Amino acid sequence: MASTIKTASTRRLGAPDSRTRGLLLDAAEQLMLEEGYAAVSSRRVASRAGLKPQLVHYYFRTMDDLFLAVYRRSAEHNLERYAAALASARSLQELWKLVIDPGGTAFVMEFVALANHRKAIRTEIARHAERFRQMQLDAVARVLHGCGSPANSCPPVVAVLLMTGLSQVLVLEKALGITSGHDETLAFVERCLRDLNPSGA
Amino acid sequence: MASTIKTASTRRLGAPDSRTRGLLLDAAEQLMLEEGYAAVSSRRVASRAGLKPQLVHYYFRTMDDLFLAVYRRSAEHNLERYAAALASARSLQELWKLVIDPGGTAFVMEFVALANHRKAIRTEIARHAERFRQMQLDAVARVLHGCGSPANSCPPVVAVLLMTGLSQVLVLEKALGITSGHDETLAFVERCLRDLNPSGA
DNA sequence: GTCTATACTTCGATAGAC
DNA sequence: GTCTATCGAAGTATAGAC
Repeated sequence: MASTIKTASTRRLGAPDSRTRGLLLDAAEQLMLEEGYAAVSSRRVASRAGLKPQLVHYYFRTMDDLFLAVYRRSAEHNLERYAAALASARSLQELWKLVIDPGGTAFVMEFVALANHRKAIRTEIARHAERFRQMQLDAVARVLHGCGSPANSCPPVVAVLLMTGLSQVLVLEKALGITSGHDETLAFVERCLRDLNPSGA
Repeated sequence: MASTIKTASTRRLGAPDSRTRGLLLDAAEQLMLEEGYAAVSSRRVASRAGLKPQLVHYYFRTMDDLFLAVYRRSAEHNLERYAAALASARSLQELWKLVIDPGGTAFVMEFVALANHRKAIRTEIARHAERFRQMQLDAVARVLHGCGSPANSCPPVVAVLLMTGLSQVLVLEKALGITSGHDETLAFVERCLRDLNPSGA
């Protein structure tokens, strides 16, 4: 079908919509979640996908290209999923539920660690994060507007960062087995949100 | 001097207080910060320390042992440093300054990423984190007590988690090049702390 | 699009001489 | 305590046949 692409360097490169390419991305994503980015090698990815290692290099010139493709596919998917959920949220409580959902957080953390030392991935993450932040901001502003945000409350963008930080700590520490103060904090947040937005119970 | 240690397996193992061992730990720590944990190999560590690769295995049976030793040494050092700073803090503002200090955060993040898939390191991080949390909690409780914490304020442990989460997000995002909302959030925190504890300005 | 074959590098780890 | 020597495994990447 879709023919191969000739790149500047004489190497051949597989079509982006190939089924095999998708299998490789699936395998890489799983490996990354289960054993960390260091476990994502061409041999192991291929073996998990039931394919030959060389195919990885046929579809992705370098391993970094593979990482980038995995990230892009997943981020795009999450963005769509999240946008739908945000759009239907009618209270801060519902937004908070979305924020503290641990699904995807482990994945993001893995990429953040990887990104710390790879420029290409770092900029890609930054791009998506800004879009994400903007989406959350719109949702919070919309909800706060609906219930007439009080003057003593914080600006929407601060609320977003507060929720993000809190959920990040809670999810991360839970994964590490640290839990002291978590219950109290969750209860406190619920209380704050209820005070701020009584209609959302 | 300090003689070598015979382990269960017939291998020899260098003395814990050896100068060379310290050099290897230094090299590993630097490499980890600059290029990530994936760059920490016996060969690269040794080369940076100006030593032979086999010495790494003489002082550390496995690479995980090396990682663990690097973490322990640094965590112990940070704990002492932090304890001294906390003890002299007289206001929430001063505590906040300590919390948002990015020094060491990159280091911790690197280990968290590594810990995600290595049990030994995970439990070690959890142990230190709990001690850390307790220290912060004591300090916050002490400061809040001094200024008569108002009833509408949050419990000390919640304050600690809030500060931790916020600083984590700010530091992490800054490292990635994401800055939207940061200034507003910092200003908001300052305002909150001033309201809560006017004496600390 | 997938295969075989392969070049080359780096890795962790160990044995034993000095 | 440090060295030489070495093993076997795994890594990235490429060329070229089918």
